[in-house]
Amino acid sequence: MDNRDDIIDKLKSSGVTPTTQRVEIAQILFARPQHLSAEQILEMVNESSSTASKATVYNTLGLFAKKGLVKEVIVDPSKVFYDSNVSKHFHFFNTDSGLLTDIPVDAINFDKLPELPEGTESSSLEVIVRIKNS
Amino acid sequence: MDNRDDIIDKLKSSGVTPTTQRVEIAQILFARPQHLSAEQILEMVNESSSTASKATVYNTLGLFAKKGLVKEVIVDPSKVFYDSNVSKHFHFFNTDSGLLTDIPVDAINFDKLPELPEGTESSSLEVIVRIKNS
DNA sequence: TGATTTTCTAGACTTTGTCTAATATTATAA
DNA sequence: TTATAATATTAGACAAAGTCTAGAAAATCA
Repeated sequence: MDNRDDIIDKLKSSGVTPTTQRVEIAQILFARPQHLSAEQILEMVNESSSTASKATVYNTLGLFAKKGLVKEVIVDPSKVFYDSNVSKHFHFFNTDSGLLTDIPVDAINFDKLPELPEGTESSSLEVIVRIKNS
Repeated sequence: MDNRDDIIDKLKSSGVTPTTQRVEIAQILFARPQHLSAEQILEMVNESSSTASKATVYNTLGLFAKKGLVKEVIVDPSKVFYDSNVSKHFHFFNTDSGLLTDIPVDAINFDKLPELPEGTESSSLEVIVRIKNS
């Protein structure tokens, strides 16, 4: 998934018009499974050939999240991470290093889950194992 | 846990000097199990008899968290919640209403958990079920 | 093409949270 | 007690993430 045309197709098939800025941001994100903050992406875009404004980066990440192209990961009170791996998995968050890493879906198994409150439906089930260096 | 002397004892036995501001903040938090943001607490303190500055509220909440008197809950990218229930439990987070509610510990059961990365130890295991109104 | 809609932009603004340096309070020890 | 040292509190400046606005640029389409 580092081919420009593949990325354009991916955006199109999610109903996202592949503008210069969006394709650039997508190329950064989808180069590999990773966790990046908006500010990191802004910086990376502006080191590349094309550039994008802060507003565009934030808008684009919000749009990608809404379209299911990336997942927002909220573990650090100071910033949200955008995860280019949208398949089901969980996270370790190292509070010493600030590093976020994946836990594969099959490393955790639930044999009991709660009933949802009346009138609600689930949108995601997150497990965060906070770790620190020992 | 709404008796002033009980709260003073609770602070003392956690190694926290019970100053006027800390006792006031503790009284607000420990009145019942609840999830409050720093700004909410700041507001509530300043409606009470004693007052506290923003810096003191933030410092105090940080201190309480470090001493295990409250738990920080990071689910909303815009603010951290302070949970006065420190016994083990999990959370529903309604993204429509912003409401955070408890999932009792026995409503979830794991029959498999991941190994921790080399050189780390676990500091907490969080489960967040994000829900929306259906 | 011209008209309409969508996207992008700089920069002002908001909000949560942190920092600083001075003051006030508390604790300690003679 | 009183002097001293250590802790806590404060107002307000500051920082950083993220939002908003209004105009410019691109894309879409009749």
